[in-house]
Amino acid sequence: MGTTQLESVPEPKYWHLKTVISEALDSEFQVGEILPNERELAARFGVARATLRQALEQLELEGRLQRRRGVGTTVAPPRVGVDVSTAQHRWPGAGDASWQPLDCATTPPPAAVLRLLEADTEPGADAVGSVFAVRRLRATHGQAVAAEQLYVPAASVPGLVPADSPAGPALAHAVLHELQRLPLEGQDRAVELGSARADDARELDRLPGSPVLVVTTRYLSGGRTAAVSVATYRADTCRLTFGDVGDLGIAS
Amino acid sequence: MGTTQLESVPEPKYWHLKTVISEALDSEFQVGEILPNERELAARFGVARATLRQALEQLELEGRLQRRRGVGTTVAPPRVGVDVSTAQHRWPGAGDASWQPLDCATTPPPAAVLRLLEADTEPGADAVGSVFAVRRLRATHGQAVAAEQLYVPAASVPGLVPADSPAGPALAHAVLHELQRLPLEGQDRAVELGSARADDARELDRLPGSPVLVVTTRYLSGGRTAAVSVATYRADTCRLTFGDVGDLGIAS
DNA sequence: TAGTGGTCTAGACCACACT
DNA sequence: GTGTGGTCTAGACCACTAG
Repeated sequence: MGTTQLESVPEPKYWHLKTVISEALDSEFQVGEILPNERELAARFGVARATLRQALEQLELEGRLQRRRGVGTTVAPPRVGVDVSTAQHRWPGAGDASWQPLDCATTPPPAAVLRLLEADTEPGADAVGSVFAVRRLRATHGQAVAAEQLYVPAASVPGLVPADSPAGPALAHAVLHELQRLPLEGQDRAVELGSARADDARELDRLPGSPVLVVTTRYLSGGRTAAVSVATYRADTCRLTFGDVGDLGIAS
Repeated sequence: MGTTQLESVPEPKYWHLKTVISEALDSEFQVGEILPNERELAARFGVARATLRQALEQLELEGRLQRRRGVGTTVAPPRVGVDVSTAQHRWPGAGDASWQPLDCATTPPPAAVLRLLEADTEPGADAVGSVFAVRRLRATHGQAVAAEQLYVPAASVPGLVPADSPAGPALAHAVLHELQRLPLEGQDRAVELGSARADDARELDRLPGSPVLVVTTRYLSGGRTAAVSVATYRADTCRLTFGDVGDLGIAS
């Protein structure tokens, strides 16, 4: 990486800096290679450390860099494609080895989830009081890429009585198993940008507040929302794929 | 006497600040309302302006706030759902009024796009030299939500000769029209986080570098990639939806 | 022209990962 | 202990919008 001083330009320094570093990454660095530390980079470019950090932050947002406290800044590998298509019409936990159930508790659902669960119930129907909240982790190539909270109303798993079910991994498996008994009629998926909650951040090995892609899924059965999944994917390392090409038998 | 580990891990100030402001937004503010300016908010909370800004940045990332230079910080409306499902199997420009063609030029494709265009060609086939680059804008409720660059190799629109086609809006329409003649066999879609390029930012009324959701689509015809679309959605205001519920005739 | 958010500086200290 | 990135401060000036 060169040591050229920044020319005076109308565009912000951090923006120009980002471009310069980005080009250096392409031409002079290998994946996994460690960059000079922030204080040295700032001095080399003749800017304050905060300005240099603004450029690094953007490059990390774009998946070009990875920064770890106490270690350093490294060149990130290309993002991994993670399939999140709804083509297969399967319940969560049905034959997808990348998902690992961790735990389950019974809890009142958050307001946003409650809205999805009750959106299609008739007025006067029983309110959704408490739900099974299954916690799952998704890993690919040994790396955790997503943490999920799956909300299942008791009505969707009539074989399980909340009061009789001690929270824990065993309950998580039981809930997923019971779900398979319902006919799955459709799914509804949305993706948006969010920032990692403290618990998700811990399981994804990120700092709280890191940018994440939040995938919300409604599972439909019997004309109702039988379950709601809120999955949090690492935005720095993941590319979410929705290929439907496989349906048509065309090799990719 | 060992040093007993006191569990009080100091939460970063900006994180706590974010929580406090977030709760205030829920209880004390209406959508569209203007917050006190940053200098006053910082003074009110007893922190430096930079720290206050770190909290506001996260809230803007989550779509809770909207900040405009020279104007102020306002409470953002809920994100709008934008359908990006591939269920309809249609070419771009076929009967979707939300997309508006703007312009078209002939240009060599960027390296990343070239890789997608040539991934499935046989060795020895003609290289993709130059492509039609159609620029489109997507708007909902009068608001621009996405800017797209659609790359169409000349081989996909044999009715058009690059050398004879003056760049401009008319060419954009012509390319989209010619595309319809090909049989569409499938689509391949991916979503990832990015930051807005300068030109996208201008059309989306954002600052360069703003977080965006990048949707990359491959259109397949004749076993080949007939076109590649790179669409940049505003991450602050958009929620991308992939509903396949409509396929099954279930009302949402 | 006045007021806003955006950029930038030059420091300081802290939490964490290595050795 | 040493070195890294993460947080925080108290200023300054700039770019933009609106009255």
